[in-house]
Amino acid sequence: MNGRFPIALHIMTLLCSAEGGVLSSEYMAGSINVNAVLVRKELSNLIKHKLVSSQAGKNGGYTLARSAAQITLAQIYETVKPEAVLGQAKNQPNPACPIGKQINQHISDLYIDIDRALMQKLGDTDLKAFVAKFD
Amino acid sequence: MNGRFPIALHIMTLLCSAEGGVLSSEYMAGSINVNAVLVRKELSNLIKHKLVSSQAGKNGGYTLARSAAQITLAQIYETVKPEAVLGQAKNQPNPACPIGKQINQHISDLYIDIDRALMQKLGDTDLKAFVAKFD
DNA sequence: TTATTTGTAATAATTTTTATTACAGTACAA
DNA sequence: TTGTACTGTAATAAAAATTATTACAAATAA
Repeated sequence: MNGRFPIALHIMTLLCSAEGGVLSSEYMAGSINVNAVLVRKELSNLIKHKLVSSQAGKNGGYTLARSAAQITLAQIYETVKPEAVLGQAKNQPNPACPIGKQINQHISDLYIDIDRALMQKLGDTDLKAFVAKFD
Repeated sequence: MNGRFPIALHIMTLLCSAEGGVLSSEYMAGSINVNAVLVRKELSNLIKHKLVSSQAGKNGGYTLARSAAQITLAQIYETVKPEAVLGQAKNQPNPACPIGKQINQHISDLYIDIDRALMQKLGDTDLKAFVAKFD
């Protein structure tokens, strides 16, 4: 399991708490304590999903693309969401086995269901509310 | 992300569909198409959680430890559940940063919440109902 | 007593994740 | 117009996690 969601959430939290001021990827990498290129990659992805804006050049950096009240944790999770919520084996189940032949379809159906519940839960909290919990 | 949950679910599905008959780890490995030692390890874990019983020796193998109607998908997930539902970065956020200092606690709180919702959802389906979907 | 099976350890191979280096492009400001 | 401080991204290396393989002791049925 990778750390993309916590990192994306950490980034978004920093940007929210900066209250409109720009932050550099180096600064954020320092807070997260992770390589700055990884932060820039994640930022790049967040920009693609229109949650973050950037400005190149001197005094450039990153800001939220819209107000924190309009960004839910579900939207943040969406940017890093894996194919399979509860994990994916890299095996190809035996198609000659009556169970093996069908299991992937049923797991996939289950995952759609789980994902819906998860997104609903994450949709309950917006970034502003999440950050309001910090002292 | 690893494939433990799908593998555990595949195992449980096979045992359920065997209707009380014993299955060997080799047979299950053939259906899942994964190494038999990995299957035995997962079975070992399922036994520890009292969902599966085993019998060593010739004609030995594995069976469900109780009726499939009394086993929920939540109980199966419980046996393989990772520390952090939505992933864990291996970094140690900067304690000198006001956000970094607190983020892990807030992520942890969020995860407890998410986990509760997830377990509730998975608790809705028992193994019998899951397997009933197979043709 | 032989064959088959679980249980587990040790190790190797593979894959995924993260870090590092490098550099082109942008923009500000002196 | 030149230097400086950024973003954006590619290429590669290092580290960590996952899965496969080999080996073998212990159990038990026939």
